[in-house]
Amino acid sequence: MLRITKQTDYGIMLLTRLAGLPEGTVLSARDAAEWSNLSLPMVSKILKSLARGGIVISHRGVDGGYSLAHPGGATSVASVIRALEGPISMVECGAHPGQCDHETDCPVRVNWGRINLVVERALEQVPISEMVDGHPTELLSLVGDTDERDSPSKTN
Amino acid sequence: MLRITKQTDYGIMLLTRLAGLPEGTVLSARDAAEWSNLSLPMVSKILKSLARGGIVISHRGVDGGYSLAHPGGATSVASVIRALEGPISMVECGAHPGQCDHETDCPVRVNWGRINLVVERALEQVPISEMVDGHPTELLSLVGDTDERDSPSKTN
DNA sequence: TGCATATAGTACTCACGTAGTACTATATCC
DNA sequence: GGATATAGTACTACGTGAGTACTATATGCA
Repeated sequence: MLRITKQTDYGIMLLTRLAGLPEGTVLSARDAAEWSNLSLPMVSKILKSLARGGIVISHRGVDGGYSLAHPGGATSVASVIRALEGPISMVECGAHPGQCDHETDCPVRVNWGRINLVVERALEQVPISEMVDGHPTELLSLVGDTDERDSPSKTN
Repeated sequence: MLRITKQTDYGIMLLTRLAGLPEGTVLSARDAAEWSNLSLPMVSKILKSLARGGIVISHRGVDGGYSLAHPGGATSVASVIRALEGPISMVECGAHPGQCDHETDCPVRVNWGRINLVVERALEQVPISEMVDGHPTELLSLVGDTDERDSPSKTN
């Protein structure tokens, strides 16, 4: 639980592909689909959303396709999630206030906002270019200096 | 998006209630429902799951109900999410490996694991007792010392 | 100008998971 | 043994994500 959607997952995968190509390369949805083993409609849908979100630039017509709007890995995981899923919020009232009946007397709203901020900030600090495995990532610094062996999954 | 379920949201609300009562207090599902303006079956369902997860202790029979298993605010938000939703993982393959067709050739798996660790750790550091609004929370330290005015929702 | 290529936009179906309810069994106290 | 309260399970309804299909539009080239 607490999942991102598959579309976002795919989107980040596709963006790492674009980030791995020479700067300014235009990749067609068709080629992207072939590379990723996803269907063309699916890839097309995702890239369209990313274009609308300003993450990639679309090039129509012959030899068209998509290229990164911010080459050099300036795109964060957070902005991709926002482009494909909307505002990042762990609780409904964070993204769409007024939907919940208990909003006025809810004792935990403010602190959810704070937790949300922590999560968002973490996602903000991870550029697409560092998402690809094997990359000399600095992601480890985010995790902190404590060892990774103890907390991952606990006693579930 | 990137939401916790309503059950988890309710669950945390109910736990803050329990944490606010004198230590060792037994609260019946009926009273909890009345306090929270939620239906009895709903509250009952949530508290049952929390009991199974070891977050609260159930007391059957007359004057029964639920009490905190770890008074003093030792229960983290992360453990509540785990009790009500299962393993915390932002991607499917983190919680249930083998489900995704692209798992073997997925270039971003490892780093999702790292991001996930950051999120989980953040949630781990927030005790239930600090979730209630107005509490002299130390949650702010989690957010960091930078101002909160710039990043919350960006350009969405 | 017309054709081929490729994205833009929209609408649609299907499946799954969450939300919420209902009912029966069991444990505890008096 | 009856009243109270949780345990467990099963069920329905609904929303949303996943994936597909179809039409419109923009671009490049002969």
